[in-house]
Amino acid sequence: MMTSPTPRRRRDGTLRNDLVDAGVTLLRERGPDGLSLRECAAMAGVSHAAPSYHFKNIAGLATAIAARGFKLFCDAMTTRLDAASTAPQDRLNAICHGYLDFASEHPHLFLFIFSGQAFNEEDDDFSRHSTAAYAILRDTCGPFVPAGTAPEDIEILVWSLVHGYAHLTMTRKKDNPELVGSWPPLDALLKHLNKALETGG
Amino acid sequence: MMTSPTPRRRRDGTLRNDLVDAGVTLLRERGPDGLSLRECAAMAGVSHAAPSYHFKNIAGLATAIAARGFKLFCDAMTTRLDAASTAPQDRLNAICHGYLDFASEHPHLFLFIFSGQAFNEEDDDFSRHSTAAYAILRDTCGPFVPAGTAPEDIEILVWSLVHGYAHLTMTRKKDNPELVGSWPPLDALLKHLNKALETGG
DNA sequence: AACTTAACTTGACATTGTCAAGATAGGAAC
DNA sequence: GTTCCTATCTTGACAATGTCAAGTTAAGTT
Repeated sequence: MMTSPTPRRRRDGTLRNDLVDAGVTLLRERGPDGLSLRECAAMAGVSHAAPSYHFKNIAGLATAIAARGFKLFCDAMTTRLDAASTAPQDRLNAICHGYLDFASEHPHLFLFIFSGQAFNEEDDDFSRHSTAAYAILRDTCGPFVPAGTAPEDIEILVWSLVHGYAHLTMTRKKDNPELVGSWPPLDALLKHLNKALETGG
Repeated sequence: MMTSPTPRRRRDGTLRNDLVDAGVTLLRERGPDGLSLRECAAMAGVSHAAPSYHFKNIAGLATAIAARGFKLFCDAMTTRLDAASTAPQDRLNAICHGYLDFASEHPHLFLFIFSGQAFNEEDDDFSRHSTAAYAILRDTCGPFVPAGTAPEDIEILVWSLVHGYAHLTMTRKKDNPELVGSWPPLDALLKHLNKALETGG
């Protein structure tokens, strides 16, 4: 007999990563309720209880998946930022488009990380990437914060608008046949945002 | 023996309603993943398979719960509208506050109806109430639509901003200790919105 | 009084998350 | 090279869940 192609015991920690991969795939293929520890295990070619060594429970796996989501989220915004000029307005529009890129390309992960389910916020990976995402927002909004205004006022304004647009696009647009044809593009909203930040600044 | 206080067979359709009540309670007490057909049945005092007579499956119960959610959602906006003047700006701010009222008072239902899970959009109750919610938005935005602009441009702008704010408040604010203290009030964002709609009109 | 049917109940099955206990490989120690 | 150790799994069990099929009962109809 040949030796099995995947060694039965790996000492390199690849299983943990494979389980997250499997979880992401499951979410994509079966929707927000499709996550299953046992199926992730099966996909990774291990026994049903193997995940419990790497994750305390299914919430632990969910946190790891969410951490992956926030990482891809940062990547999407960074990619757009790298292609943008140094003009603040350009950079603001860039992260907004990056935000929407992420939601469009990974709708299952986007809905998952913003599902409201409790993740383990103390998890290193999770907090690192979710903090990084907010830092990108904060940096990009900086130039638009007028003196005497709290930075959060501008940050949450921008975040709310683009998040709401992305989230409604994913949750309500697709279900509402009347809206599909007339749904405005992101730029139609950014036009107003840019104006508000100009005159308000 | 006394006759049981709840008759074992009801012919008035109250069980269906009781099951939705139980589902709402379960969502509130156990979070977004806490819904269970068998527990709803137990709460309503019927056997574990009783719900299947009223709902095809758990997705059917979920749709009925979501319909209830959209109804409360409409109620929250209407309550604020009734207390507002006839000034368009007043009414716009009113529905935004109603939106946030609903999210604050029923966070579990708010997250549930915007969870991205597939509901049966052909369900009468569901489509009636979700359509009514959008109609309120449409009516209130009407006065702010400049000639030559698609109404949806304004509607989705307003909806995105308030939805994003409410949704982020429910999903990210509570988890992020750094943000809790500095989270701006809704009015801080509405100030910008009002200005954008003034000057843009 | 017999019949019909709406509104359930009972029982079974496969799937799930979780836990406890056992097994095994790969390296370290001697 | 044998013994031991420990990280990394496997096996087996259990209660809970959604779903289906079949049986039952009560409320009205005839």
